[in-house]
Amino acid sequence: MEPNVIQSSPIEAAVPQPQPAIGVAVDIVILTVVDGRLRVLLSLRPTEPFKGYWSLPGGFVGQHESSDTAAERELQAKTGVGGIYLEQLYTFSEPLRDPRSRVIAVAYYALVSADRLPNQAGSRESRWFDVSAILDDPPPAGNPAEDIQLGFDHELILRTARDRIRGKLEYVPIGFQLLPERFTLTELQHVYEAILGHGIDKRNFRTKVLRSGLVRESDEYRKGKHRPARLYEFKQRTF
Amino acid sequence: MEPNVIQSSPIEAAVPQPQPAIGVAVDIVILTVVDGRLRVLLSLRPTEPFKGYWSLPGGFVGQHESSDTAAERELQAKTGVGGIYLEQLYTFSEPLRDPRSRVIAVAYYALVSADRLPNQAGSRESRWFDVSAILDDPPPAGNPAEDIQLGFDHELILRTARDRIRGKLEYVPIGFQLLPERFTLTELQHVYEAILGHGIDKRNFRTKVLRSGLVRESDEYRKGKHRPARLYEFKQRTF
DNA sequence: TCAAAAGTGTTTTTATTACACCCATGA
DNA sequence: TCATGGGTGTAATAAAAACACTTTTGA
Repeated sequence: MEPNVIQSSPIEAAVPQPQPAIGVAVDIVILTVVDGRLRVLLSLRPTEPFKGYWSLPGGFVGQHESSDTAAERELQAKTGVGGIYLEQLYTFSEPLRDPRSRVIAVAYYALVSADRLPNQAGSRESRWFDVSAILDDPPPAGNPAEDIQLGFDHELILRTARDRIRGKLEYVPIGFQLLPERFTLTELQHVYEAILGHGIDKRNFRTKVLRSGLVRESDEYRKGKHRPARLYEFKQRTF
Repeated sequence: MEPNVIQSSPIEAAVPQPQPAIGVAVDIVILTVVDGRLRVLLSLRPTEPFKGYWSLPGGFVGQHESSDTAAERELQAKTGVGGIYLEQLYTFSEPLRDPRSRVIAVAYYALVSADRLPNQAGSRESRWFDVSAILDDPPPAGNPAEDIQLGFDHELILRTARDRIRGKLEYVPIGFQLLPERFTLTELQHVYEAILGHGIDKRNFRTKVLRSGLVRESDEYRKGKHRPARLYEFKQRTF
């Protein structure tokens, strides 16, 4: 840690902060599921470098805040809503990742349910993209094969985020953050399928969810064109 | 991320690096298992703050290196050996975590087998400590209850590292890094028990390891006071 | 009445757990 | 010969996977 003397170079010992400045930023992978696909919020870069590329939203960490706080601030600014599930992902620190100057990025991922988003359509400078269309080639069948190139190392960050939530899905109740307070089991299954990138057996999924004890059935139903589906809610909104 | 314009504060847009300096350091949780106990390498702080406290080894990230490289350098310097298993853990960034100045720490953990360590005993300024004695109170029976207080937020970092490898142990072949190239199954079991903090059934453990396919038996035996034990080796030293 | 999504059980297979005795060695 | 750690198998239980048809609704 910073206050330690590097034993083999005692000259540095007396100088606590001899290093040249390194910028510290946060980058946020903001994810949602719409229409059964995992989507990420990207910003259009207005200036060089990577002008015209899409990139992850982010910002610098202030002198008197933690990276968590900086990420929350940025997340609120970009989505317009607060209280979103947010977790640190990984720190990216290759010296040349930003061509202008030395900046390390503490990356976060956020999971937000589509119903909380005011601007689902997106705007000129900020839009939702299909994660699979960016990361998987060839893109899965039926995908709009818009060939997105992300600026900086943001494709790596995005891939790291997807890998992380895929792994986490198997042993912690992620996924509820991507749904409204009440949801049908089919909606929950679609979230799982969107994250995992493959289909799941309906009966096995329902059995497993119901006897996990994480979910409570309500007496409400979602009406649609077809048979109404029972709504459930997550027992513990906090982890 | 750093190059993004914060949409809600366009003034910052034109100034890529307007933030005051934040120091970037690496802290390393160097772990080994000796005598069936998980141990961590700590350095004695020679100066304020936290003078006389034990703390995790670490150092600043240089201007032209990644945090991975900085961590490798520091690890080599502290252990005297190279090629050690090293992985990024988490980034700690509370503004007041270092009382002198603003420094964030990208924490790493390293796993090294005891047989590779030249200075197992330790020295005046650097020693191995029982992790459980630091983190668990009351310490498990038979523990030297030396009440270690770590400087900075290093107890939190150490706890985070132990939690991480406990979780990882269940689904990836960690643990081999903590053993010599050839090892007995009992030695492997002791590593697992040291990390998990509880005993494991011998027969179930051996069955599971053998049919995991991760291990190959050699025709060598370890001789000791009692019946010789067959030596095994890990099939893939790389992941 | 038809299209579309909701809902429901059983069997097979695979992994996990619990559990106790004999073996080989050096002292 | 005895103390010590090495080594082995089976039965019970629990979890995961495969698999197809009936129900309800709105159009």
